[in-house]
Amino acid sequence: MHNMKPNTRKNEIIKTAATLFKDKGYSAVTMRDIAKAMGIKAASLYNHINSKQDILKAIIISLAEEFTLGMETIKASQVNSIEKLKQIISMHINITSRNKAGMATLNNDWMHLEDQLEYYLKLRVNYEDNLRDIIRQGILNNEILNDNLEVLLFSLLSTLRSLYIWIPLEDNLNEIELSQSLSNVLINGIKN
Amino acid sequence: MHNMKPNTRKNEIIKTAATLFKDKGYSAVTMRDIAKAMGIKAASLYNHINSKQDILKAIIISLAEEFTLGMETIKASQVNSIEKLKQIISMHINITSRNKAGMATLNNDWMHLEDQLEYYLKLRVNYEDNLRDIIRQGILNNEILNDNLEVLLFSLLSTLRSLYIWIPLEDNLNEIELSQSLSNVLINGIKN
DNA sequence: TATTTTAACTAACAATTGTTAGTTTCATTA
DNA sequence: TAATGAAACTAACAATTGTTAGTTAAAATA
Repeated sequence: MHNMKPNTRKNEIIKTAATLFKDKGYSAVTMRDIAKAMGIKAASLYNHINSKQDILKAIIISLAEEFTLGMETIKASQVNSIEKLKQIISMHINITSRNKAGMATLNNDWMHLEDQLEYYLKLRVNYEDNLRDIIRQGILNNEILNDNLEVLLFSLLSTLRSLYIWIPLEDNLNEIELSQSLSNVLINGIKN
Repeated sequence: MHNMKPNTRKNEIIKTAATLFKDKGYSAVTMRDIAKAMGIKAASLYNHINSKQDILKAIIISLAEEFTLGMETIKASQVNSIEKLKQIISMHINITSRNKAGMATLNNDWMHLEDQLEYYLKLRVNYEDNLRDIIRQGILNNEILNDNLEVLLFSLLSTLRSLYIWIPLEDNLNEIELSQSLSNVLINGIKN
């Protein structure tokens, strides 16, 4: 539940790159851009990383694996479906608030993965399948309305995946408050 | 409510470009990619368009203006706030289903607009302000729960903006059905 | 102290980029 | 028929791209 990376030069580069990727996207950011943001020359980056692609891989795969791990834990927990959904919402807020730039990169630049594209997609499909199963179980238990399952899944995932856009604006709202507010909206709807 | 573009060569290029932008993003798509997809050479594109940037502008600005126009109409309509929200959901589904590739480009590549970036951002802020006002009025009228307004707005907008990702998968579900399902989920929540 | 490691540098490369200039082909119009 | 316009082409450009090779300076280690 922490995943603190050591402060190596390599990790500083990855972090800097993620911030630039967030603003302009992977393809529009050059190695010279990253180097300039670090205050060094582009060639110097290669003392620490193997390629631009490796930076992208480092950003995306570690996050995807963190989500996968979190989902496995929640899946195994002995609570009802609504409670599981609340835990998932909470996990998304937690991971996203610690990795705003990385989440932007994961959401927008995953298709530029090369070697690891297949692996990433496997993790993503697996994650969606697990979430769908939780909702389906909730419907069977009469905890969740028997509406269109896919629409329900889509709506939930869309909001959670867009969190990186909004969380920076909500500094004043703390993580627990945000988690409760969001759970309320997503689970209870907005109608009075 | 239709916005049919004539079948000029220019519009064919814009449409082709939008499809490529959807898959790889504006920056990763070259003029040679677009030309190849059209079966011609890159230089030939310039008989019809002025620049790569002009293609992006044509895709994004026309869509942004279509949303702005739709919002003005709904804003002026004499129905309650929940009904207005339903109309907005319906508009998003309608515009998105007619412009899947364009909506991907609008969502992911707006930051690569140059001259028109400021104008686009103005339209977007204006749209969000109008939507916030509708929700606020709904709370005042006791139609909508007095939860955190920004969280509510965020959740709604996230789902609507992500529609382009999902609509292609839902061919079987028609527009009206999808609109009803989505309104149900967003307005009534998922809890039984 | 001698040696290795870390982290920067300069210079250059081959490929790719958006774009321009000038030309050709062919159908439509005057 | 002659002229015009639409839409393609070849060839080339200057700039930018990711990356490599080889070097240097300082810090850490033996």
